[in-house]
Amino acid sequence: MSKPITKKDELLNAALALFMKQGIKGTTTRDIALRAGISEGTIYRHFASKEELAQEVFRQNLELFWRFLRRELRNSSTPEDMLEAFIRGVFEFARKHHRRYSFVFSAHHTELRRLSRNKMKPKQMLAKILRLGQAQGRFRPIDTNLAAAMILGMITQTIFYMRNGLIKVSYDEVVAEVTRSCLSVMRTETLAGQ
Amino acid sequence: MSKPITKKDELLNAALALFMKQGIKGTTTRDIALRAGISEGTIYRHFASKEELAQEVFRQNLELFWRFLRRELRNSSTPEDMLEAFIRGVFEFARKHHRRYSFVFSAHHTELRRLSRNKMKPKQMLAKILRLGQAQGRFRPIDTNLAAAMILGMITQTIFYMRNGLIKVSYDEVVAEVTRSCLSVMRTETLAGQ
Amino acid sequence: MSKPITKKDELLNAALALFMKQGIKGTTTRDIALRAGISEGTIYRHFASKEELAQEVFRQNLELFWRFLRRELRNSSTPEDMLEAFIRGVFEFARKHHRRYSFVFSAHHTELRRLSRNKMKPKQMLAKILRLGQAQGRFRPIDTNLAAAMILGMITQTIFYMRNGLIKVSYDEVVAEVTRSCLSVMRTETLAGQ
Amino acid sequence: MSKPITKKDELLNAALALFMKQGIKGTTTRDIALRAGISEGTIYRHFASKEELAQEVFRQNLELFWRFLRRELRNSSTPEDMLEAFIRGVFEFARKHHRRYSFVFSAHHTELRRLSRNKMKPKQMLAKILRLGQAQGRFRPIDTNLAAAMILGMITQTIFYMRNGLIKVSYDEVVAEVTRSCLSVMRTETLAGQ
DNA sequence: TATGAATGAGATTTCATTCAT
DNA sequence: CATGAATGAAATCTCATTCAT
Repeated sequence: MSKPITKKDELLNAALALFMKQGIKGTTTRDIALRAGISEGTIYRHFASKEELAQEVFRQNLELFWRFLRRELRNSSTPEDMLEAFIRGVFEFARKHHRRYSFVFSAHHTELRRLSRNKMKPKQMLAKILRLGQAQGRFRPIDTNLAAAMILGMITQTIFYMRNGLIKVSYDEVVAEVTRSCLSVMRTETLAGQ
Repeated sequence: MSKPITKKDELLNAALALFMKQGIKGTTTRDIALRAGISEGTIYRHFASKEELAQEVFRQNLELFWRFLRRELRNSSTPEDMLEAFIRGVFEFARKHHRRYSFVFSAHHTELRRLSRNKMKPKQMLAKILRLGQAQGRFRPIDTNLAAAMILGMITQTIFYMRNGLIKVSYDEVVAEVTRSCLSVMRTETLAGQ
Repeated sequence: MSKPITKKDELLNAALALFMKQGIKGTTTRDIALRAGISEGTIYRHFASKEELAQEVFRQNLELFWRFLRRELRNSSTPEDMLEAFIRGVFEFARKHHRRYSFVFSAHHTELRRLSRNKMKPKQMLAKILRLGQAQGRFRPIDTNLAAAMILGMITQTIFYMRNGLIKVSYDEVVAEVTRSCLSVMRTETLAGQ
Repeated sequence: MSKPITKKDELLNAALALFMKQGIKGTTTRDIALRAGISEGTIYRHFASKEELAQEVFRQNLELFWRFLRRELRNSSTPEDMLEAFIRGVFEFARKHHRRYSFVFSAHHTELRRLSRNKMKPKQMLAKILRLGQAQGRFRPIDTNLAAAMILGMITQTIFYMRNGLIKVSYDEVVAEVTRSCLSVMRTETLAGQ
């Protein structure tokens, strides 16, 4: 029932925090051991190398993000609802688990040698939502990968600016605004006046 | 008339290419010297440290990008034209000078100790365009930093996907589509039917 | 009747096999534990250190070799018979207990800090045989240590070449040939024709 | 004309001496650097790894030994002369360049991952001499690899015993004795009385 | 300016040994 | 007796920087 916080968990947490702040290359095993309250040698009882530790940190947090998003989408039925939930989900995850979010989305993992193929599950989830909306005639027939790119770009860049204090507007307003913008991008252009 | 490629230029080019591929920390002075066809010691004739070399690479390319964008915007007058030109400009720069673009926009420069304050000239240019449009009543009154974030996100993420072969649509269509989407985000919502 | 293979035996066997292949320094306690199917900690239940384990492996196998040789020599009476039996004995031991033979004769034990003084029992046995033969006037009066060196060299080098597939002749012929050569080295040169 | 004793030579000499005394695994890069009077890092400017350094030490000394032997054999014409010269050559090399000899013949190189194929040039030289003698009917028709094994064994083991003070006889006598023994092993058995 | 060998501080990794369970 | 996670000292290796030429 309880989580026996093992050394391995300490290790992963410490690594996540440091990789985030300093990048993978910029973080030494000594830093990690120190923060995790373990000895350097212990790292190598759990991972074959610093590289593998980083891979695991990335994999684990991507997985978490993925599960978070799925939960968020559970109660949505229409494509519009789903898109809204998706956007809200990403913002929420970034707010509640900022370190995990950042490591997954930030560029630090470009330092990893090779990422698993399925690395962008969330991106695929988004593409699926868009295709569904198109099939139902609710979204305009734009290339789904292109649309996914734009939507993801809007979300992540906005979060990045927010974190850096560059956006004065409140969190809720930002989410609402991004949602509205994404919908406007996908909306079928049926309106007479246009 | 010609560009007499000096040692220093070789050096900067080699550094740019390698920083891009491997990050700054991930690139050794040995790598750089090898690729530039000079000796390691020579690096220190031109720069006080690897860090300074990286700073210069960044500064130089940002400057280039900045000039490129300004030229692109020269003939635009209305805010819409300017926004269009801005978007086209970024795409063009990314196409013609991919390495430079990537280094400026990629996250590698997060490895740099301290970035110059004026680092985000293009972002400010974008915000200025948006404010102008708002002043003229052509863009809706959204927080300009938020809007700038969304627009930049759309552009950069799309370019990233394109470079990675994830978007099947032609270059021109992509630019057109992103432009349309950005405009739809900024458009004043006056339409009767809504 | 049976050999109840205890953990300690597993340990000694695993150690022997690995020390042979990789040397003592080249074998880690982890390797040993893995191969013995026990945990690393268990090694220290039985031996105070890896060094002591190696000492014991060496001691045990030298003892075995020594007993094997003595049994082989039991029924010999003349010095020639004894020399023949000695040679045959070494070859047989090498054939039946290759790992043990190799560890005893190979150089790996040079890695051991201090070898027991009686380490070269077999060599002394050989010298004794030679002295006996000389006392009886059957072997020529050559320095016995020198002769022992030559004879041992012939035997061990031949075994080494055989193990490495460098000798095409059958096992029996090799033994016969080495025996003949050793005898020719020790033979008194009385023959008329010379 | 002069030998500018470079750091690399210092390095190889120091490594040879230490590998000999302590084995390869038993010698640390720190030891080597200290003895060579250079810094540890410098080792890696010349060799990719300690392993490669050891390979080079081995290769170099084998080469030296090989050249030494060839010079020794230059003036021999009959197979008997050549065999004598070969034996004398090995003893001489061991006397003049003991460290080099030992490293080439001792077992330390069993610690090397993989030896070059041509590792045993001297052995092949010996086999060639034996075949020549057989072709001329001066040596008896024994398998040449077997004979080579026996002869090499006699030589190396004798040298080993000598170095360890186990043989009381003078150097010249030892060489003479080993030579005589080798010849007696190869001699055609024509004598009536046998 | 240019070179490239050398440096040394520090990073990663290894491994025999210990110890709480 | 047995375990195996943890340790920490030491080993290997890296690399930005210096310096004599």
